[in-house]
Amino acid sequence: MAARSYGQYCGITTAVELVTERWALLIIRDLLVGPRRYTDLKQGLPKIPTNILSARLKELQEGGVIRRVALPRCGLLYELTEYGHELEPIVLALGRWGFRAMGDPAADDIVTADSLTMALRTAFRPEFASVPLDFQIQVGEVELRAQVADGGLKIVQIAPPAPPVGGALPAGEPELRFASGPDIRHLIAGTLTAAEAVEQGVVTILRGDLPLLERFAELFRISAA
Amino acid sequence: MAARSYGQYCGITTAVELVTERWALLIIRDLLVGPRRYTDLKQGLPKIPTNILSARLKELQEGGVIRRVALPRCGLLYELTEYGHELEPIVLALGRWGFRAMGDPAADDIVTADSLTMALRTAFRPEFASVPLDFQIQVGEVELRAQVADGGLKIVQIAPPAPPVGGALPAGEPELRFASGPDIRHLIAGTLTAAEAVEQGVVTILRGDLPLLERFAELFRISAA
DNA sequence: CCGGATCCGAATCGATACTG
DNA sequence: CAGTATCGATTCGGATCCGG
Repeated sequence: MAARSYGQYCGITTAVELVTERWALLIIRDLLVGPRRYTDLKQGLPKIPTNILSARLKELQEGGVIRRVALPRCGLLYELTEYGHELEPIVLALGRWGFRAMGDPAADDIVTADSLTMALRTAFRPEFASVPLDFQIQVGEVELRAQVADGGLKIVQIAPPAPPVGGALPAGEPELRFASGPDIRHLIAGTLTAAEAVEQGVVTILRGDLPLLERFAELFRISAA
Repeated sequence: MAARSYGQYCGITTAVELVTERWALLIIRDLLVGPRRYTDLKQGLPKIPTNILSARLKELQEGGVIRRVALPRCGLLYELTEYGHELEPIVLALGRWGFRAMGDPAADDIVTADSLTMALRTAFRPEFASVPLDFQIQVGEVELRAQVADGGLKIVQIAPPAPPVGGALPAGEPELRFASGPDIRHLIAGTLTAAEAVEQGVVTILRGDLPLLERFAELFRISAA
């Protein structure tokens, strides 16, 4: 451990030591959505070796970034400490930055409920959220219900069901429901209009109409620079 | 490479793949101060193996984060692309976050000119920069001249001399000049007042007076949460 | 001195199997 | 559900070497 130290006394170095080991930031990404069990994390990160997950959880606890809590009769939960939670703006900014470097997905790339949840959060522009919007998005197996109101964004995972204390599903039906593939990033990047996205089959509207999808596209955007 | 992919189609994952491999963010930290030669980077990161430095520079170039430019007769320079430069607020935020997890320095931890420069940038609070301040700080072998004016901060490395096109040294003398060790972080954290720092020998004023050091302590602070 | 490339042992990571 | 154990594949670290 000490042999692998960067050997510099500096805040950036300290942060790098705490959170940039392999897989660590992706674990944090998922925990930013909510507390998760060991098995949830493993499912959300299918390619992480179980011993590495175990090691990272231990290190992040020692670093004061996450904490392990025993739920009465529901098993163990990992959750961010307050200090760990303060990484949220940084992780979101990293997501916005990385979004612009995303190429086409590799053959076996997946989209998980947590990654899509965080992707929506990175793309969300509160300054356009004066008009509320209640929608449901479906990407592959993943299905999320999201509500924009009062400049805020609330997301609930419908499928796969959020563990184990997911927020309550809002009553009523969403005004807009649509399905999409990974190409939705072109809509978010603004290189495709809502109309074009529907025309080209990138997005399929299941409920609601085009103007509602246009509102979505305005609310969630990551433009270059 | 593909065998080591995280397998997720997500902006955060893309960013993580681009910049969180070992040493990458520290290279970026130093390049945020200014363009650097291979040898400069190696000196600023004494513990990086040369093959790793070489590999990271190659990967960061392929990722569009940095670029290699040939200077007329001065050798090669590595510099951030515009895209890479957009990591600045993220790296600064990481530095602020990591600052609060810094313990005491390990025996062989060092402070480099670039790391101290970035540390000052992370701690700088523009909202307190209405009154200008021109000072010189010395930590170990490192000596920086910094000028606060118009809500901005300019830093020039005096020792070791900045390569190869360091900004010109400002004319005249700084109003404040002081030396310190790593314990200066207590002054920046606000757990030590300027007076206490001088009393306890954490800071030695070489020129100027206590009120000027108090202004420094107000300008450069990272407080919890 | 600058800008790396090469080689090799040590540590980490990845995949699978196994356990309380 | 929540991990540990094992073992081959990769990467990292340290040192050396090399062409300009």
